[in-house]
Amino acid sequence: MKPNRTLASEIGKKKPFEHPEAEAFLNIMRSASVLAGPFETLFKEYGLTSAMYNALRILRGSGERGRMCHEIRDELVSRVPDVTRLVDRLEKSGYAERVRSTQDRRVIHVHITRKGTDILSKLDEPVLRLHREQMSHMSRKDLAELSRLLVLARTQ
Amino acid sequence: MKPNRTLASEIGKKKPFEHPEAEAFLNIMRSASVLAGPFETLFKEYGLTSAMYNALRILRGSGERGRMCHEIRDELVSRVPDVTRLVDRLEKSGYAERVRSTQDRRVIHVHITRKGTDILSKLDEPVLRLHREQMSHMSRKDLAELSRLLVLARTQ
DNA sequence: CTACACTTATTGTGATCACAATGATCGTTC
DNA sequence: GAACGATCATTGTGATCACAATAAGTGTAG
Repeated sequence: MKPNRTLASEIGKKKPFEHPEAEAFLNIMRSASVLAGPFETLFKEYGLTSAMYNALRILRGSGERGRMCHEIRDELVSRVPDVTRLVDRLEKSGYAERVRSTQDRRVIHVHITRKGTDILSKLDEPVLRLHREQMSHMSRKDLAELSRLLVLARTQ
Repeated sequence: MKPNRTLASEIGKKKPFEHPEAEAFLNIMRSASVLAGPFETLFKEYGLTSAMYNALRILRGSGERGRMCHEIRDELVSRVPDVTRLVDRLEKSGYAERVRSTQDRRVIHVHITRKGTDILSKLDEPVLRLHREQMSHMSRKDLAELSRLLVLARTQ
């Protein structure tokens, strides 16, 4: 995966794309893969996966009460079908805790621990730096337009 | 993961994004996840994963001579570190074959079989239909602009 | 021709994913 | 209040991923 000028040259495609829908789709996948890589490397240095990091971000934004498992599933940026074991890993690492609800004994409230907020704090600066590095060549206007089109693309 | 109006409301974010770079990044990840799902479901009906499908597309575009393993790795839209076992699965399913090169006995030429081109042919129409369904509400101009910005975003 | 660096692919391994099946609890209906 | 369907979470399992270690072959320098 060498970064190149166009998707066509990048992945060695001979002919130009016939279908703009397919081209946009593949560009989304390609950019996601290319841009996610450095973050995975960064998280790994801290013993985290992207999914764990994202879950912790959700938990940090949920205060004392925490979040139910299915809320975490719904709010995760990338689909994760197995939230139970994602929370298992967070708990095992000491970054989160489960608390059985007293109102409804089916639900589990997951909340972040001190250790969890600590590691997130350590990551805040390098994460923001990496975001800015990756997008440093894009204007504010381009970034806003890109976000607008991406929201449009996934919204029926 | 309910499709919603904005990323903020979708993932339950309270405050607006502070950093347009981070917002664009998360929108890319979110759209990739949302849009890839239906394709994975489609491929699964045919016993394929997305990676297998993409590899087959590469092989179909490579003619008789096929592709070396590391070429497949470089050309795959999403990063796959373990091409060997991806090819294993294709070979086991009868969609591809390995041929040891006679010039350089280190390299393996992987080429698609008749069975492989057959299953790709069967998928061509539903894949194109799904692409069009997903993007039917986007104008040609928006699609072109989206692709342009995505290429820009991942290119340093 | 031998040693060495380099390239290419494979293998071993533990972690993670994906999905179906199960268990536990709640709310509602009769 | 017993039965049923719905909702949450967990568990079981095989497939896949990710990464490091290894094997096999090539090219080159001495």
